[in-house]
Amino acid sequence: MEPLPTPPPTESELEILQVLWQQGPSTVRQVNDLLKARREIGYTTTLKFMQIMLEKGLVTRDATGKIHIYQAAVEEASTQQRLLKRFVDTLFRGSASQLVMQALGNHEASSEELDEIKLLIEQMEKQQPK
Amino acid sequence: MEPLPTPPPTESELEILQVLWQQGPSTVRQVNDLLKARREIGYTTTLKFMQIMLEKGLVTRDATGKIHIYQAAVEEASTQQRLLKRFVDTLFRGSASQLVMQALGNHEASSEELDEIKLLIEQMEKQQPK
DNA sequence: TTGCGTCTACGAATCTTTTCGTATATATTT
DNA sequence: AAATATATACGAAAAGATTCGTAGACGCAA
Repeated sequence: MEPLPTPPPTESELEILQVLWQQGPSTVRQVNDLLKARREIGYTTTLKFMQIMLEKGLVTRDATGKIHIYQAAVEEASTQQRLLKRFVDTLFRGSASQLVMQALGNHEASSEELDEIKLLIEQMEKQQPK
Repeated sequence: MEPLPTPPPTESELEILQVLWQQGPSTVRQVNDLLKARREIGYTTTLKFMQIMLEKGLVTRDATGKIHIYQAAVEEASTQQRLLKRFVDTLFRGSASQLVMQALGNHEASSEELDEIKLLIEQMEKQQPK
């Protein structure tokens, strides 16, 4: 009776989760409109994806009315976590800090964000000083 | 006459680049042996990948002798850069620091690494204080 | 020289992901 | 009511990625 572990979302599925995480429960139309802002994509394509995601358990939907309302069934943070791990493993040989350096070195980050990160680091150093 | 921009490597191709970056110029046999340490994979599969990568321009090879020697044709850092950007965009809505927080918060990092990162942050703050 | 091991080349099967056409139902407008 | 617009469902094409079988070349050992 355990809920099956959801498979990792594909890239396209991630785009959709992204929207659902940001916007909350949405219709296919709403999701598609936002996706179209980023790239060419047909309505039925988006629909199909969301149906597949439903089967996979990545989303749930309210099909009470004629227009179905979808919402993410997986958490943003834990999903990021899973994919980040795989990413770090295959591209940075498991070294998170290597990735951090790359990420910080080449992207913009506000000084508030930087401060926040420094704080985080200090906390980590206190917790597990080795 | 511009060299065509190489397409982004697939996941399997990344595994191979990983090996080439780490080991330097290698034969198919050498690469395959290392890959097999991680997972099941046939020799001709690896060979095929490396031939495809040659076509794509991801690797070059010295085919002087009977046994060809391959080496990475793309830099590790810039490849990480490209893929990291896409990753951050689709999973963290473009916020590198969001990713950094996740990465630091959930992976082990030695205090030396953390110090290094703190240093990097301070340098960034000096350079572009906004 | 015959046979075994190892190499590259290549075609093609398989699997996954992406994309969309078409059918059908149900509202909404004229 | 007929035409138009907008839904979902579903099949299947198209595109991409992975995997391997088989063939042919070459070197080396028996």
